[in-house]
Amino acid sequence: MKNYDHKKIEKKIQKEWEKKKIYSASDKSKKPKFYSLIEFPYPSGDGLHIGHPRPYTAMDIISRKRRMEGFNVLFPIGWDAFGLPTENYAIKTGKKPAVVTKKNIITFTRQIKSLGISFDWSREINTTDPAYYKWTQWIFLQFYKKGLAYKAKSYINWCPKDKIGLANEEAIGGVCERCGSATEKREKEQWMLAITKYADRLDKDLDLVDYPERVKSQQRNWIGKSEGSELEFSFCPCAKENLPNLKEGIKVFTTRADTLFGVTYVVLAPEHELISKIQSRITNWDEVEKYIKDTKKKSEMERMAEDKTKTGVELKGVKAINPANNEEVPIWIADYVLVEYGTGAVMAVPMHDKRDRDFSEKYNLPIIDRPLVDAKEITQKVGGKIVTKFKLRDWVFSRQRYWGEPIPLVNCEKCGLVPIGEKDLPVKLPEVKSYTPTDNGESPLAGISKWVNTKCPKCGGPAKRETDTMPNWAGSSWYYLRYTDPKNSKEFASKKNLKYWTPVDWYNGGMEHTTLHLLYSRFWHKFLYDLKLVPTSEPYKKRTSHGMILGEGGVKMSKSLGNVINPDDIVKTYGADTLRVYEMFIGPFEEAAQWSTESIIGSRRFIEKVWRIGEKISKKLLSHGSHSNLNVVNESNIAYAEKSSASQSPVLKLLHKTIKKVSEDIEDMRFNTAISAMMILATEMEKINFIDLEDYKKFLQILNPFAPHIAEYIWFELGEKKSINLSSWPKWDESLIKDKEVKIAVQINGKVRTEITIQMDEKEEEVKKKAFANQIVLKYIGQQEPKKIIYVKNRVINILN
RNA sequence: GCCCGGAUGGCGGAACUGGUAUACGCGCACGACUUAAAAUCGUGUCUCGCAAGGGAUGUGGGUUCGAUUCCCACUCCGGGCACCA
Repeated sequence: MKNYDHKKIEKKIQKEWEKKKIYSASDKSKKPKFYSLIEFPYPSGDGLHIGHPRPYTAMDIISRKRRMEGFNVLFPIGWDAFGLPTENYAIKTGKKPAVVTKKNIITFTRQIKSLGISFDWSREINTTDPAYYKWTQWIFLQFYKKGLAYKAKSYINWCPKDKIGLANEEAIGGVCERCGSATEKREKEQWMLAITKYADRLDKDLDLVDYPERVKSQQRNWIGKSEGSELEFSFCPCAKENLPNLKEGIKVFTTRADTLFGVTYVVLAPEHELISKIQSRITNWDEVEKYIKDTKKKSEMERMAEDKTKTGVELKGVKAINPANNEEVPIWIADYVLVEYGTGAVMAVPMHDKRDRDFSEKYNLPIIDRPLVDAKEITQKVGGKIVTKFKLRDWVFSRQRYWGEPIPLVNCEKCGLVPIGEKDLPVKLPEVKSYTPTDNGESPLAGISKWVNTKCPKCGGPAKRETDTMPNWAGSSWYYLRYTDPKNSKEFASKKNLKYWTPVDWYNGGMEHTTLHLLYSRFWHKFLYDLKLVPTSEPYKKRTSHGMILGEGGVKMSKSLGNVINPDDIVKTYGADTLRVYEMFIGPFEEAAQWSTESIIGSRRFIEKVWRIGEKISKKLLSHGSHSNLNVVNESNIAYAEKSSASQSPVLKLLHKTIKKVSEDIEDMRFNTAISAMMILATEMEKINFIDLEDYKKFLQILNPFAPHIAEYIWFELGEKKSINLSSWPKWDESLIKDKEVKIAVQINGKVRTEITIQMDEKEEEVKKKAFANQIVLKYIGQQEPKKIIYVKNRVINILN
């Protein structure tokens, strides 16, 4: 073995893996299966971010360990390639998004491969590949057929300057991502997915899965389940005059029906549909109409900014009747009541609700303190009902964009909306000249009349295609299913493969996807489950989350700050193994970590230390054999090395402790402490003169998931013929780990004064005797009889006097 | 405002179900090897004190023989949601 040259070694080992295809998952195997998953990347033009290797390496460590533990492991990779940055790049440069994507994928592939992640590349998928998005479209049509995909007028973010509809994620904080001007809400017809139909199950079934508490609570918050009462406040006779058709009253939703006697007024959202029905009875209509108009005109930013002062207008000439006591209360409209939530109307109880109190104080409305009653009883008594409401809204599923999956339906003059037949899928994205959305906010696809004008699949008459595309969350909502059978052209995946591989056993991803991708894909999965197309009700058995990698000083890495680290440079200078070890050692996996180029050297030194020990051992093997070429160290040499270690190795105990610690720490994703333990072991191994070959090999085996190139390379150098990844994960011997003696602290009145050595599990009396024989103890206690002695087995003895 | 995290040396961070705080790594200092340098190895490195000893885990209380760990109040930092009735 020559000097450690990471470039040569890593290249060589990666070639070897590729040649032998050792990371290919088998669809039929007698081994138990293990499906580990990372969130597939968006292949951006910037190339791989230094943050990517963190979750990839983590799941790679788990996948490699599982293989060595005898599992048939599926650890796939693909590309979530539809998306805005590519489209914006196309708008700017005129380059075809498909071409740009292809180029980016080539870069990403090279970069990820250079890290030595054990992905099964034979199952690579790409959401922008028509063979893939055929099935995204197909699933969408299943939603449509079940009535869960529907068209509705919906408020979208509208940029008045760019004249374009924006997705929520493009209008964060009520500001247009492109030009920075304030956005408005505008009504537009959109495709919607009825995720709210699954709200209750998405909430409840969180009990069935192994997710971190913070993920569960964030999803629960987002779904926003709340139980309460729906009560009806009827209109007074004065409001109904000349309105014989006005039968219904004002329905309100409340979680505090017990406060019904404290109601002093009722508030409708300004957009509430009842308002127009009673328009003729409202005596101050001009004022009311102005308020409604002003509300609509207000930008999102303005509405968000004024969360302090509430505004509203009373509907004069009409009153509502409190069903509990038949008293008349005024009706107001105010924009602090949201039309989308609950019933769009609330009963105001200023005594018990801070918002109602603020409003009452501003407009001099009475605040009354009526007795509280039982919520259920009063609900029944007034003819209301107990209901459950959710904050979750249906998913706005269309985008007026080019680079997405076309929505596969047509508008027929005769038949209305007609889905494209299964055999005509996929509806492919046509080529366009310009990727800029049109002036009226339509997708660039609307400009290609050749493509838009088509025939109705039902009647053959003239029809127009839908020109909206799907959001980038569509392809990622089911990709983990495709991995089980990525080349299937008849189904999105075969039942057999789905049954064998799903659910995903362990899925790691970012916290930023908790209420988006993670929730969306759970929804899709449940829908497919209801259609009996997938065998489990939840897609992911276990979910974990990694922390971000920040720049030095704890700031986000960004081009503008100039603190972006390119993984290519690190791999080139230090090697993939060092980068992997460094990113795992940097801090607790689930927390954010600060990049420090200065500190990488520690991980590199550790890798070099491992190399030096390997060098020493191979020299020893050589000196007992006649071969000069290390690659042909033969069996007899190894046998000699083993024999000469007949007496117990001085690191045997530490080795077994380390095997245990690393085995357990990997399961808890405590990679930093696992590496720390291996560092201690390596330091000890280097110190001793003779290292047992088998001990060293075990060390290489537990190091392998972290630093697979060097582990594999030395493994072969030591005469092994099969990949270390195909070897069995070492077991630790509990009896070897147990210490015979242990040092315990001696405290006098709770303060540590000295320590004594005792036999492991020694009797309490003996320990006390030893303690009182100690000079320092005598000094403090003298001849006195201590008041109390507390002994914690094998840990501490505390003497009180 | 609400919800979820977090705060430990010069720095990143360890510490099992309450039991010797500061493992491991970076940095720094000194030493060995070397003609020299690099690399490597060794020693030291929370703080005050010559020492005995004292003080330190964001702040202030509490529980306990004993608290980084549990409880209460507060400050600051990060993330999510935000007039959700």
